[in-house]
Amino acid sequence: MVDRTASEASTLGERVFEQMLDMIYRGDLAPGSVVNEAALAVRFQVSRGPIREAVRRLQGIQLVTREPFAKARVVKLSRQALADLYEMREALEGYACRLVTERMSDQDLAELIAALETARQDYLRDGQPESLSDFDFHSRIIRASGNARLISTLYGDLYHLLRMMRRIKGHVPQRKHDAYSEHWQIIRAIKARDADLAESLMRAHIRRAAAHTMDEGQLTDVASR
Amino acid sequence: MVDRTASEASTLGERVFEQMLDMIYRGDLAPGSVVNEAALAVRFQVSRGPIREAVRRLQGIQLVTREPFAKARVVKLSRQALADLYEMREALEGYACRLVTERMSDQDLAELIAALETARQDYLRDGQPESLSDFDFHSRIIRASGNARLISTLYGDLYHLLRMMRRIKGHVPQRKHDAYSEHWQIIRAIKARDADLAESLMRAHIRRAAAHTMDEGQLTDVASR
DNA sequence: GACGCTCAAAGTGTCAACACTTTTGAGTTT
DNA sequence: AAACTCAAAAGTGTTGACACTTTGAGCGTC
Repeated sequence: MVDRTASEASTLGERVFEQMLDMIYRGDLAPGSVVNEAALAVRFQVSRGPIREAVRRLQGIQLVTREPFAKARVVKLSRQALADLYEMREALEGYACRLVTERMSDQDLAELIAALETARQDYLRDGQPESLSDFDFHSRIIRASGNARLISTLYGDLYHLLRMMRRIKGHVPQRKHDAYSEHWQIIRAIKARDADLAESLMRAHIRRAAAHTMDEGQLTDVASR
Repeated sequence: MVDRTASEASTLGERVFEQMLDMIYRGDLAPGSVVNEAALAVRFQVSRGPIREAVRRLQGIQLVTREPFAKARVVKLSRQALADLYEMREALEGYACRLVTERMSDQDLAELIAALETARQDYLRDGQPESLSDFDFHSRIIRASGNARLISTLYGDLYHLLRMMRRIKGHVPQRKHDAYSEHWQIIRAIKARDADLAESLMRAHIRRAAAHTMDEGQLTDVASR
């Protein structure tokens, strides 16, 4: 059921896209599963046109694969493909870190440090790992890079895929405490304006996250879900 | 006029896409120009559906921008956007170079060196800068990286944009001789299995290409074409 | 001349029907 | 039981018409 109330001017195609994206994230459209235009049109009570629009857009962000005349499918990432994704993160987030080291003003850097310190205080008070938000740190670094293309590549494709995989993996024990200290090391390198070190530390950080995730061995069990 | 003869099974939408891509590369659909569905449908003698399919696909590779209910437009890159593109190349091609340094077999590396040497001999014999194909070298490095995501990011988006800009720029005096010697330095670093150096040299190579291109000052004249 | 309003024309989004391709499953043969 | 055939069903691609939104020409007012 597509919400047709126009809280803001939008098309059915875009609404269908949002809802299909949710379905993918939630696993209702699982990796490898068929994307059936006609069935979705019935489900959402729209014609096939907006479904096609949404599917094309999902294809554009790599969440769906499609061949002429064949049923579209939600992408199913192999272990190798996931490894490739993490390498892309190393390349891009590492480089973003370099750009930040070279470009971030002292004032903005002070604000980032203050925000990280606040998160640490929250953690000490609450003992909640969520206070050490992994994604917020990365988000801040990437957005601070100032490279719009880099930002849109990460947020436009790669993070959608990782988010989908996250759901598939289910709960992975977090490494928040380790991640937090790695963040601090990265920040110190940035503060010292050592771009090589900052980049290298960010890459290592992501490499460890990749190893942590892929060593959980759950990817080989994806097919059983 | 869309060629409807089925040399291979394909859809009208895909054929329209190919032809629109050509039009963009040739400047017939110039950056900033309106993409009018109805007019293109008449021109290609198909219904608006395949046009929409093609436009969605062009949007997926960032060559077209679109808002609901508004005319799509061929993207028009600002100077900053082009700079961002080159930075992306630095990040990704630099990283590809690192991967190659770490992974390429001695045999494959020897073949690459031989191919480069052949190009040099051709150049000495012909005096034709085309013998020192800039793109072939990069292509070989990127494909040899073994990271499918990286390859598709470069070939799926970034190079389309650069190709479009190349046409817009018109003829830029080539720096083939300099580029060639830089290629050799990169190869030597790869051969020495010095990933840091290889990456750094590739980045510098691309940075110089960027500076060379953007210093031609032609980008500020784009609007006059 | 500049600005604002009106409204028809132009253009995009959606729909349902038809055209075309692929998949499915029943029936037959080995 | 396995393999093959083939028609029907299912699903995708395309079309033209209608619904909806945006644009711009024409007109009136200041």
